[in-house]
Amino acid sequence: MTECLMSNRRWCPTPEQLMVLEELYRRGLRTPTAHQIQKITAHLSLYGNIQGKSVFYWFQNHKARDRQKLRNKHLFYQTLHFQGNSGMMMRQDWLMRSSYGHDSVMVMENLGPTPNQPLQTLQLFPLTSPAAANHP
Amino acid sequence: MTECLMSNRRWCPTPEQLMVLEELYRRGLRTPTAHQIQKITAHLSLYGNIQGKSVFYWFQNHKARDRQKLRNKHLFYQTLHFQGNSGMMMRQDWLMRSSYGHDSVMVMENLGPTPNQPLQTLQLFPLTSPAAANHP
DNA sequence: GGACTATGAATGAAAG
DNA sequence: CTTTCATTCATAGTCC
Repeated sequence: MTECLMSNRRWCPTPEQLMVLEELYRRGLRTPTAHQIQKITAHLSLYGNIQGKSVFYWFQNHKARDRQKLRNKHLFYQTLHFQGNSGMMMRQDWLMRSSYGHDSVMVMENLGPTPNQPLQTLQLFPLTSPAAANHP
Repeated sequence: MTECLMSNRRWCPTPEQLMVLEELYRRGLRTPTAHQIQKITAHLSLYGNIQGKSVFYWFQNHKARDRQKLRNKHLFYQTLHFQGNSGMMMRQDWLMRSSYGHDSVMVMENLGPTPNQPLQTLQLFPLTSPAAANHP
């Protein structure tokens, strides 16, 4: 039945809530705006406790996993040549990266301007270190 | 626990590192300069591998999510102020984007058309309601 | 009593 | 800065 008798440490969607969410998704909604989330949340509240973040997460996860599924399907077809034995994919061990290669980001390289430095006085370190409580 | 058994595709902060970062954050550091990032990174390296960009990202994310949370809290108090009878405000905190209208006014009350609307036209609700098959 | 799956929640990393 | 994406963590529910 899967009704969810969960100690509510996390949201457990009721069937009605799920139906609504899936319908919205089916209609093309993927990343609802804050306002949309509000409305959806309000509506879903009729069927049980729910927070906005749950709606937010639901869409995030659903979309992500949809995408993942597709990705894996592609990957599967394009590399399907091994593992023909059991006919069973054992698990989702397919950790395929989407080829992110760049490690650049170069965040650090803007050593230049840094126009104003408001909170310079704060001691970065020591932090873990003891007394030495010196001060400006 | 939660030591993070992650395959190192991305940085996984050790508890010590996290503690330091949080302490810095607590002390008011929000957007460290390149130089500060360097120092922090150097310090955190004592506890495990880490790159400057991780520190950078950490602050960005932490700050952003903090703010999101606050924003939502406000949103919550200013819009869902009904249901106050139970005496318990159920503390809704979550994250979401705010869709801040940077563009001037752009109120919704413009007459009808709203020429181009990506997927805005989709009816959130009614959902349970029938026909009304509108279209872009 | 574990293994496994699904899925809510979180967060590092980027993109915009 | 704000949003989004990808990956991971956590756990309820299920099966054996």
